[in-house]
Amino acid sequence: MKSMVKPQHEARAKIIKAMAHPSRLFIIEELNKKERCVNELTDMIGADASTVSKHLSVLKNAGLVADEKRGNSIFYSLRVPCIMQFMGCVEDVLSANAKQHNEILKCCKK
Amino acid sequence: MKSMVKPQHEARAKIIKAMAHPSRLFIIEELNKKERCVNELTDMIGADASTVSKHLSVLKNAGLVADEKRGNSIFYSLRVPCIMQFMGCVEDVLSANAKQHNEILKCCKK
DNA sequence: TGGCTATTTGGCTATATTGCCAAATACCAT
DNA sequence: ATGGTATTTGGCAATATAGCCAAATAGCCA
Repeated sequence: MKSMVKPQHEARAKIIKAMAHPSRLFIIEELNKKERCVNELTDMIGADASTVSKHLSVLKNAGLVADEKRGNSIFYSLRVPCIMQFMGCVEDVLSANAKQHNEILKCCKK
Repeated sequence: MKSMVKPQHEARAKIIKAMAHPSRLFIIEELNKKERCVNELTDMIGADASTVSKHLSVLKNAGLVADEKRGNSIFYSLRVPCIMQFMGCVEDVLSANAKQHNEILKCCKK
């Protein structure tokens, strides 16, 4: 059968890939609380400002954040709050993994 | 300030990264409908069997799918259906992007 | 204007990911 | 055992990603 992996999947993967980095996840969480400028995020993340700027550009490119110039700074905000609901599901996966891991340990001790 | 990007973000990013590929998204969607063996998925995706096997191993490693040997085949199933709810949010992002793109076009025509 | 801060861009290296092929492994049926 | 199907593993080349530095850009304020 020909490939059933469609452009739709490519488009979705791009969005999800933009989220798939620890610093970018942090940024998303932070922007969910309130808008922030690059400077603030750089401080919090503890990486080079250029690195953080590039992360933000990835997120912006995916359409996940919006930016607005105000005074001397550029403020970023989360464009799609529904993303945060997903984190609960990710946590479910993590705890299910931890549970399974524990059971494997328990099993070996016997 | 020291980095506020924590192990928690790393762990989450790993899960999300596992989803961040067109073929793997397709697999997730497909397994949400019903369990499938590698063979079937390979046919549908149209890539080398080894490639599909590796994608499945990425998903399994992240704890997103489970596998069960039965007869000659290995059947994979989706372990975390809540993932699918997230796709709606991703679609929202895509349509918001499309809308914005259209408005930019409209603006330039004036 | 000149200096200062905030942000982005270009360039580079290191590392990770992807996907194919060939080979190994597992398992069923004859 | 032998052959056949299903799946995984190892190896390799191509490509993509991450993060730093240095330099460019933009805007504020004195």
